[in-house]
Amino acid sequence: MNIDPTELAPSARDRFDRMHSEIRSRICLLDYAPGTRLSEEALAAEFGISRTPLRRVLVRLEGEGLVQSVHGVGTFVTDVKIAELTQTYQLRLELAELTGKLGAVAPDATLWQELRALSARSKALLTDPDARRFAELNMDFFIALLKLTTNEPLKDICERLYFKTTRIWLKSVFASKIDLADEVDVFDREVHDILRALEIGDLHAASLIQRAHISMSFERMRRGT
Amino acid sequence: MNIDPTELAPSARDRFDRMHSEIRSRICLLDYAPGTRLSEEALAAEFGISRTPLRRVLVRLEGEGLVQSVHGVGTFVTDVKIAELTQTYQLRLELAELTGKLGAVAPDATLWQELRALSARSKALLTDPDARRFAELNMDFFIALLKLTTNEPLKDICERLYFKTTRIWLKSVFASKIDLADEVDVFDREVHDILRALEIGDLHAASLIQRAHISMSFERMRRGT
DNA sequence: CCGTACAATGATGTGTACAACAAATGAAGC
DNA sequence: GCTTCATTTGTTGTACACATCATTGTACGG
Repeated sequence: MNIDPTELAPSARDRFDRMHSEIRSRICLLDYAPGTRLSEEALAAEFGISRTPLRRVLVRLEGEGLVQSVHGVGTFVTDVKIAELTQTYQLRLELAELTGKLGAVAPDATLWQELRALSARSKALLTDPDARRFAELNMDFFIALLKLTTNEPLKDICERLYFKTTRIWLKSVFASKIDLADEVDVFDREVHDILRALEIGDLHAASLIQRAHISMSFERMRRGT
Repeated sequence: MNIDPTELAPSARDRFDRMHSEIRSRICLLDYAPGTRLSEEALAAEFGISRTPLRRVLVRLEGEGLVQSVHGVGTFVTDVKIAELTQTYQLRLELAELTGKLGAVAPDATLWQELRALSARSKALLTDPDARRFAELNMDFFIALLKLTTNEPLKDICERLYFKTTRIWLKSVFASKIDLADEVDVFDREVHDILRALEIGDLHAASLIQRAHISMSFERMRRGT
């Protein structure tokens, strides 16, 4: 077993990335629901540092639109209004399709292995639906699909918009258990269809399937709300 | 003459926005060329504040990919490698066209006035080319055109990518005086063509013209380099 | 003359105390 | 009982001193 060098000598950059990634996950997996106040002091204590470096993370998250700091009041996880949400989803549709056009590449052996593992997790969720595991799987699958394009700026933007909006969709899914079973079922079909498209090497089709599912999941959310 | 309330009571937020906008402009207008080191102490002194709030601005700019801080070395204005630049321009092409599709709106009276003023500035540059004024006009025109779409996330992304890449293009234009005259000429035609398209209410055509010019200007830069 | 170790220097990163601000609280006045 | 305002409390924002890191110059040994 090799030793992770970042574990032994956690540089400033590593600490920052770690905290940023951790807090972002908590926000996007609804550990911190929209409206939640994030205590600088409490978080700093949890990570074993002072407020100063933690604030740096919060400033970054604020730049990504995930939190908002108000002087004398607190730092809050942002909510997204229906109007902005609609606009963002319209944009995500187009961008999803773009990933199949700009610098699209077929999965390599590693990615195939990862996709198969994700598919297995999806199957497992069918028989035993679980909100939290569904949220994690959804995120992991999205991140994995981004590896199908080599266009880095496009990747960054898709990821950014995903983190900004999917948590709102998740919130509405988490609200009722019935919808969760439906969503898991739909999601498993999406995974299945996309893998089929990738198996025959049709990257554009894969992106179109993804586009369709983004569109439909937003529509289901709109009706549910 | 009304009094600007932000002048009398500059809150923390106002100060932050002001500094962020100012430094971003300096980077994008090449006052701070790629590779330049930004001294936290010097900038803090210039704005009359301590390093702490200034660092907040730098962290934001780092999140936008305009600067990069290295512990013990300095904070530097980023350069963009040709590979990433190519990918970004490919993306900007598609996004420019998207602005003509997602939430496109015709200019209102205020915007028309602004566009006419920009056109006049462009004409003035034809007879008296000036690198700095060209850079400012180019930026102002781009920002003005963004008002043609109501899709806020799309706006943000286009603006972000513009600030990230146009300074690199400007750098190559600034390198030789001959190219500047050419670029000013091409730019004036772009302004003219887009205004014509807008006059007949063809928003999609306007976005296509913009797309074409982004593509061609990148091609000219590639050959010039 | 060359290479290496090491100290000096200057940069960003961090910890801490305090200021500025907004909301909650309580008592005084009507 | 209700309103109003001063006070208290808790939060983010700021200033400053210090730690940490990377570079550079220098002296020493070969």
